Amino acid sequence: MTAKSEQTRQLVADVALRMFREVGFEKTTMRAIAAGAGVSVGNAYYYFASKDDLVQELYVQVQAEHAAKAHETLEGLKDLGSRLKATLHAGLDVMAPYHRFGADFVATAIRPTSPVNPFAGESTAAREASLAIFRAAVEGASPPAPKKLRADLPELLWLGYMGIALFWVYDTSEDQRRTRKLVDGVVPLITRSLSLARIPGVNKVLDDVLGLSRSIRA
Amino acid sequence: MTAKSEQTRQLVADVALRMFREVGFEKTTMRAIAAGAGVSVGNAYYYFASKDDLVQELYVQVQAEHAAKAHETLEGLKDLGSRLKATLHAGLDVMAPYHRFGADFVATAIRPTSPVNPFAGESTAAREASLAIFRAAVEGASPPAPKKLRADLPELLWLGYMGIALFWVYDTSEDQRRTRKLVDGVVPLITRSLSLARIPGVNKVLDDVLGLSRSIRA
DNA sequence: CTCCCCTTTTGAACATGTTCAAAATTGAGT
DNA sequence: ACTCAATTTTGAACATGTTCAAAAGGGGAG
Repeated sequence: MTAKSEQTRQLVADVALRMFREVGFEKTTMRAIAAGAGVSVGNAYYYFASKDDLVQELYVQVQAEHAAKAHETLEGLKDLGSRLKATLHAGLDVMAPYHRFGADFVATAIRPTSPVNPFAGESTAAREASLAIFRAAVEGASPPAPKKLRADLPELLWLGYMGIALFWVYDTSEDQRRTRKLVDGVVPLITRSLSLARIPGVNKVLDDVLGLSRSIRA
Repeated sequence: MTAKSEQTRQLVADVALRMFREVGFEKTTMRAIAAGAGVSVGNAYYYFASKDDLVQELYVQVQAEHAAKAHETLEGLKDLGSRLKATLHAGLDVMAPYHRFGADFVATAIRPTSPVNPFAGESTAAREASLAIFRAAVEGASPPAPKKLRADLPELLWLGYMGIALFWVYDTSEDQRRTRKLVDGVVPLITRSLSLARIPGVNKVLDDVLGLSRSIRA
């Protein structure tokens, strides 16, 4: 009975995500989720192998929202700076309701065994989806990014985004204003640095950075 | 009886750290630690408020070893590159026995509530101790680092070290060779980048980077 | 309708981190 | 040596993530 089954699964997920948002990670016990959804504990486990799996459910949803919002905002934007800024702010917008939950999310995600982990393995679905968002921001830019960098830039930006997300987790300022400021300040620095790549001395170091980055990943 | 008390505490810590090393974080249960030390579970909790506290004990010890080893190795080294390389490799040496435990350590440390967390709050003791190691590497260098950077460089390097440590956690190559390569490749890039700081265009961007970094931390 | 197999659901049981009231031990003062 | 308050130790109890054998439900073949 696919219909009823899918309904139960969705119900459990919805209750879990709402509780994550409203009362945080630790207070959201599997028993509470089950009770809230009107099912037994074992039934919740029939659909989600672990509490971490529910975190992944959240991750996937946040990711999808980020992609959608970024895609939408990027419509009218041409230059790389604006596109990047829009992409990063879109990410922060989507994460905002989960801020109190952020630290636990990071702690969960960072385990190599976590299905959410963006670093582990090579091409996690999670990482690919996130990367695609930055690839879109870079590829649609005009003027385009320096040819030499175009292949690696999305991955580097994505890595930077992970850093920004980490900063965001610890940002206790109201509505995480500091992270917003960080984004606004960092984006112009990135675009300006890119134009420095033409200076011969800088270019040489850049070559070596890219070389190292590629050799390490190999 | 301070002596006996200290002895018990030390015993519990020793057993815990050995088990962390030998069987990993999850398999090292509080019951197993207590049994191994020949005390009751409650007694272990009398000395360590939580399992995380035992992780901190490990962190403090690793930190101290790193500081000692770095200090020792730095004796004969003059130029910043060598000093940095020695400092980073010393860190990897000290962490090596705990590699299998690394991911759990990171997951524990990254929680804002963790006593080990290097980012949370302002001047965690842990962070200060770690920073001091890099300050020593920078301050003793000749030729000295660019004046403009001297104040911020240790903190930036420390941040880079956190990144390297994260890379190390996920490094599945034998004896974490890739991380060693990363260190060896990244250090020359850093020193060469520092010398680029004299180029006017680069210098201007650098000023802005430092300005942003300071305004965000304020 | 009945039987049978597959999916779904249940709830008790287990492992582990943590708490706590009570017991045991200790050391100083007499 | 005795007393007593503080320190140390104990082990049972609790909360929570997770497992699992058994029960319930559902739908197609006969």
